[in-house]
Amino acid sequence: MYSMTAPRVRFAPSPTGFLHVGSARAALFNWLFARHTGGTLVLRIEDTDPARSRDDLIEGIERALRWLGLDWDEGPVRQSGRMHLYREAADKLLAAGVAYYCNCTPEALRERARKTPGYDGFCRDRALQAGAVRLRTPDEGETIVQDLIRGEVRFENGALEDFVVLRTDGSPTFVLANAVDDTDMAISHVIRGEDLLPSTPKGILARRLLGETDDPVFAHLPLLVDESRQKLSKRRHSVAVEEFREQGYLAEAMRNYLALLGWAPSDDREVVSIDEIIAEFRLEDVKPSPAFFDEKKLGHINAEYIRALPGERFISDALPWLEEDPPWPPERFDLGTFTAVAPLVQERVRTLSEVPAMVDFLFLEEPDLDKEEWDKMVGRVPPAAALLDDATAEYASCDWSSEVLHGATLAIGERHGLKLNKAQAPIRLAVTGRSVGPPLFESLVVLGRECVVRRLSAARQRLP
RNA sequence: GCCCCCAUCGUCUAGCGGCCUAGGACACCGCCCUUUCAAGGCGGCAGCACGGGUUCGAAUCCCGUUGGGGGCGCCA
Repeated sequence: MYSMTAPRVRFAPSPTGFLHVGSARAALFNWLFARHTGGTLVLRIEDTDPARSRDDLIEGIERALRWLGLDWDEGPVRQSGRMHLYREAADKLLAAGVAYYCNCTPEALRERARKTPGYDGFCRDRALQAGAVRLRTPDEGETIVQDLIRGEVRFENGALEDFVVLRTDGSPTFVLANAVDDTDMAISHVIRGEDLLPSTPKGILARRLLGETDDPVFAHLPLLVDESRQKLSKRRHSVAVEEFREQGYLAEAMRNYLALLGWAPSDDREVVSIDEIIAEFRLEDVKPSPAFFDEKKLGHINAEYIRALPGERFISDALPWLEEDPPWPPERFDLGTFTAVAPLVQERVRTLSEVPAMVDFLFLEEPDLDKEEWDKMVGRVPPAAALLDDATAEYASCDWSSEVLHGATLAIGERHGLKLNKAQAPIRLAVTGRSVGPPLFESLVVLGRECVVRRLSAARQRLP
């Protein structure tokens, strides 16, 4: 299927300051294809717009790619450093008579395009000597895009407008810079979002008019859409890869989930190692239809990855969420205490950002009482006061182990005709402030007798 | 308005002419397990958009309709 020479692909983001999940998916698929075929991945920064060629904007993208574990073999190559190449290309097109100058003002263009979008060819035969440079698209024939995912896609040349390749300020537009670089860098496969499919014939035309005889093979990936089936946009959604990292998603989970959008491993597996994905990945298997970016499913996969983490790594991965802006006085945090309950927390969170709320009672002076749950519990468990009194008494002197606490609490419940699930409710609320959390008796052991008894007494004061 | 793409459960998908009474996963709903919550186990709900062909046979191939989406910038 593929040519004998190793494929060369590129991921070519424009620097917006952060990596969009849609872009990350395109980067991932380029990377998977390159790693699967033994090809080369080039990172190219499309910063032809001077305002976008800032170093800090590029760093954010590189950081996000590295976090996802996506590396590249060449680059980053910045288009802002290759402007002369695009200029030369435009001159060549001009000299060959397949491009012309246009001095229509943006206002005039906008006015005329209101009725019929696209350029009307106003300057086509005016033989101007300055202005923006437009490529003269053929009036006849068709341009065929060979797409691994969609097959042959045909475009009537007559329907293609004369598009700008060089702006009045001499800078190139996307199509020209793309065509020049893909040719120059010998890119064999162009893997990118489906939203770029309509501009593809323009790029093909440009590179052919520039003298290139072979077209690259294309693979237009299905769009990532939201719940209303619209293209994912940074306007309406949190779509920066960086944000998902901050929310406590693991890079491995994110990468795995992204690979599942438009592609699937063999059999019925979903959580698959990156090596297996690389081994099985084929562009021909990518589905052509749009995919909904489902955070619920991402969360599920993330939880699976968290649970599969070695204990020490869960602790070290969770640390940033415990140390930066914690809900308790920082000096009260104790790594040993957290380590003791970590395994219990690890199997209960979907994201690392959920960790603090699950262990806050260990580091707060007083538990952060969920008033609503407390009120509900008081109404639901009539002998709440008695249960707390009994627990206070028992816990004050019994052996301090989860087994003993378990047994003691069970006995207290029986005394009041309650199952353990009911009997433990007031105690959990009193000590942790919440109705849900890690297993109670293990938590009590870690908290210590003195603190537990004090909290039980304090809670008892709230009841008649 | 013009061009292009897409179409299997609510969602992500398996399926590439007979193995489909359409499989898995997320979500949802029960039950079990159980010290809460998770996790886990068992079960349930739910889909081939529609109409024509082709074929002995169509979720799978072709055409059309409908629906959805993308694009039509001196943005990328």
